[in-house]
Amino acid sequence: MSTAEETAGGEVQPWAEVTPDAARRLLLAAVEAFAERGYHATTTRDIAGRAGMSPAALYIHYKTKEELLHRISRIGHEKALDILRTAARGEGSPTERLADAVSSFVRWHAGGRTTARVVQYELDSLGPEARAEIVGLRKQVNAEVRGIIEDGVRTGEFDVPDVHGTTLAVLSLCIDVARWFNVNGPRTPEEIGDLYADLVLRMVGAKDAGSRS
Amino acid sequence: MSTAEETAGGEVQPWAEVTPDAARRLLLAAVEAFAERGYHATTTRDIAGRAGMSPAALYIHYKTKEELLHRISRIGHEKALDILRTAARGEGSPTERLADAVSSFVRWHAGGRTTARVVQYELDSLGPEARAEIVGLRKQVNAEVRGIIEDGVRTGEFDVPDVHGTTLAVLSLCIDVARWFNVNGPRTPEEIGDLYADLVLRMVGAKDAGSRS
DNA sequence: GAGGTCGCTAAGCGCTCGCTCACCCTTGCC
DNA sequence: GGCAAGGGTGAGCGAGCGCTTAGCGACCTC
Repeated sequence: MSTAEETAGGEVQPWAEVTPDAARRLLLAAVEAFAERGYHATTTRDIAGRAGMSPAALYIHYKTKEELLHRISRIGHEKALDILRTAARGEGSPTERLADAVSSFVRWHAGGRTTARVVQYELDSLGPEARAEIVGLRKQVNAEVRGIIEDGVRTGEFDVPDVHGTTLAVLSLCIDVARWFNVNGPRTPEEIGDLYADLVLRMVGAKDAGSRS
Repeated sequence: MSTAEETAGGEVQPWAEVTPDAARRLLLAAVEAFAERGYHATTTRDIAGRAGMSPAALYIHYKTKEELLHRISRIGHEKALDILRTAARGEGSPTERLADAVSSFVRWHAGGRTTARVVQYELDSLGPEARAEIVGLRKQVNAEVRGIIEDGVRTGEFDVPDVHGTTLAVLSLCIDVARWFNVNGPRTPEEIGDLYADLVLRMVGAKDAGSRS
């Protein structure tokens, strides 16, 4: 279940759960295409071509093009939520848990940029019922981060006048990494994760911000 | 030139420079449609319909659908750059200028969310030469923010180990407001602007962060 | 080796897309 | 009034879209 494979590049591949091999190849091709061009600019012929199949093969494994996006979005959000939960429910202080959560969340958005892009920016391309499901997952993501911040405020480690707004800002900062991160750029996902963990600790007024490098 | 009109809602309307009246109406309709559905999911029939014209009228004023996006993107980026420049070249301390820059930049992204969404998220829908032009404008935006941060580091007001990375994070934080801001939500653009200015001052280690409410 | 099933393909249907073209109505100038 | 110019329309072209269907070959079962 939680045994996700990792490549040398560090990109997590949680697609092992997509079971017929052809269905997984199609889904991977769709992730690439959606991330490059966007959902609406991607054709079913393009997806099938990338997977080395004819256009009709897509409809054996998926009912519509939108079902592909829905599957990608749900699996991606579940993975993101899993990452945050692991960090949020760890054993350290709120400061340590927030730094963990931010750095791992950012690593996922940077390292798995293609997946994260689709997951975070194609929500509006889903139909109403599929979008409602994904919005529910996002609320859980939000609640995990807010929980850590509230813990830190309770213990006195953090100084946060606006918990709700700060939660929003922290998540927004992490998510937007998927928009600008460049694999061929000067920074690794790990470096961005460390930098962002430090910046977020500063945002919440953590007392040892900056001393964790 | 710089006499942009403002509505009661606070949304800046810098489209006065688009001269034939019909051309401006079409451009405004396109901004709305692109922001709602995305560039690729918007049809020329939809744009013309919103402007109260027949589909063919669009091609009297614009050569292609892409030219519409290009015009919107250029005007929007120039406005954003103008806002940042005004704040960056003000008279106060780096702390005051950074707070000004962030709060006004965020107000623009929140208040003019429809425009900002198109400007910030449809870059990849442009062709190569148009995209190159816009990327140049973005570099200037980046340079303005980096300039303020470098000033603060020089005067000792800021404590920033990684100026380049922090600049990226600050801009990213502001830009992503256009993705999640909801006009019917609980916060006004002004409130978000103030909150974000405080958060950014904390990120750069400004000495009076939080004392500016 | 006959028959059923499954994964896949070639061909193409119905539709909508971006865009064009022949033509019209209003306006201003002589 | 004649008439050129320019903003606008209705109809429609060629192309490409998402998706369907008839059929084919490889494989399992008996």
